[in-house]
Amino acid sequence: MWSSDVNPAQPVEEPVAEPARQLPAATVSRLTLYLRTLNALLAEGAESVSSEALAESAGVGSANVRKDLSYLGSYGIRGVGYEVANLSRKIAQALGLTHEWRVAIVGAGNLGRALARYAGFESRGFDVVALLDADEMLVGTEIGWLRVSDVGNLEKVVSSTRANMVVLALPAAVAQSVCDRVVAAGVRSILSFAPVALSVPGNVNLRKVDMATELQILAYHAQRLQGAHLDEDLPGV
Amino acid sequence: MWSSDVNPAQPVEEPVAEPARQLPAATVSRLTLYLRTLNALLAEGAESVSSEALAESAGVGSANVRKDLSYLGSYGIRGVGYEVANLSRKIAQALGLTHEWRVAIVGAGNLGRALARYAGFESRGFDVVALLDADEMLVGTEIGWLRVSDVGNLEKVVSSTRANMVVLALPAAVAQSVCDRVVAAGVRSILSFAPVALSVPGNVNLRKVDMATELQILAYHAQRLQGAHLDEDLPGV
DNA sequence: TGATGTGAAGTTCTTCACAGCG
DNA sequence: CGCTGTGAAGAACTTCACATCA
Repeated sequence: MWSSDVNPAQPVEEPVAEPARQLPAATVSRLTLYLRTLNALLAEGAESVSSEALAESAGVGSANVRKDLSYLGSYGIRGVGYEVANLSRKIAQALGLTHEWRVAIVGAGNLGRALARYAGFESRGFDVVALLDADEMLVGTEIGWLRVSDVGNLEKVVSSTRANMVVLALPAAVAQSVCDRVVAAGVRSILSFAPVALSVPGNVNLRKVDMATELQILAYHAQRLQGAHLDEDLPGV
Repeated sequence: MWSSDVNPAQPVEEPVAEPARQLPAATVSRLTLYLRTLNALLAEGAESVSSEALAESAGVGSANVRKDLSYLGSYGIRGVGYEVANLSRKIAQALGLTHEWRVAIVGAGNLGRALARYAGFESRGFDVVALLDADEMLVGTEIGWLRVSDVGNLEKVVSSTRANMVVLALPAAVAQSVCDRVVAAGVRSILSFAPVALSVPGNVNLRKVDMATELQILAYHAQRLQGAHLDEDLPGV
């Protein structure tokens, strides 16, 4: 998704001297947008693309695109643009997409099922290898091409499928305890859709997506756009 | 959801002199987090809360919380903290949640159905008033407490339900054309889950959520965390 | 006393503007 | 000539540190 990046930074705790250069967070999220455009261009046989065109399709400025791409090295051709196939490869490499990612989805409710069948994962290199739930009625049933596993066997499932990413699609009430078990099972990358703040150790990556939060942010902008004269009586201004 | 802020800012086109004070985008997204915590505290009967506690539950610094809240005015009590009920009300007001939001969901596939039944919308003041799809097999069926409408009647449905927000949960291929019709129908706030860049007029608010993008961002961080020695052979450093 | 509120400093990200090069 | 690559300027956001006040 493309929430606006907007994940508040977690408090930094370990100033570990990472050897590799790190990309600005904002750049990383835009790189995923460029990559999508590049892959579409690749499919239609385009050879090269300008920073202007990439900017257009990502909704940012062209200088921003060039700056982002410059972090990866100088792969453009002056007077021409970027070679689509080459740039696509470089970005995929920078994002770590050459690694094999196996995703386990915990929670086979409406959202979990939607995610399990979401074509966008497969097509972008993420292999959904397991779907788990606590509901005995669901365990053992088939959803898409997966059989639902018992969340009680989480550790075994993670281990046997060698899942290295987990998506949490479950109620707020149980999210933290399941999250703890996922971490204990050795998974260090977690995407949570539970509408609650989760705490994880510093060496675990956690991203959060909350649909209701997105609507609230929309509401804020809508209210401003519409003149803010509809429902309140603020003094001043 | 809470993607990390990650919506790249759209290019500004109209330097309209809005009379009302506007909040920093980063502040708006954190306010939704504070609001969630406040409502939980309210439910358990807490009277007041400190910036430190709010910071803890949102994963940010306490100075950051105080600065954010100061944009809304001075509603804290020095030496004590913030009155939970009062602050909750102020934030809701600032976010425009006192307005009545009626949401139409376009696309009754897996994701659309999950969203239609997502309890988080109702509980946070967003009323799901319609669910539409192009598939004749789905039109007329009941999902949750809604009957699926034909997307061919989009304009009529928007008008009769007075929907003022739309969630797009449909394939990339048809997203832009449906989006155009939604805009033409007068809706100015759109949340899209389609994995494609949409273009809308400047007076329309569009937010995007892409699950695969979130996983890609996780992949980037995971790769760095794990030492980046697994799959590539970059020169230098 | 103790936590808020806030100028000022610091940091990060974006935009500008143009040199550089195919 | 045209578009990339990039230092420098600018804007936005975060953090600090402490005056302020219930």
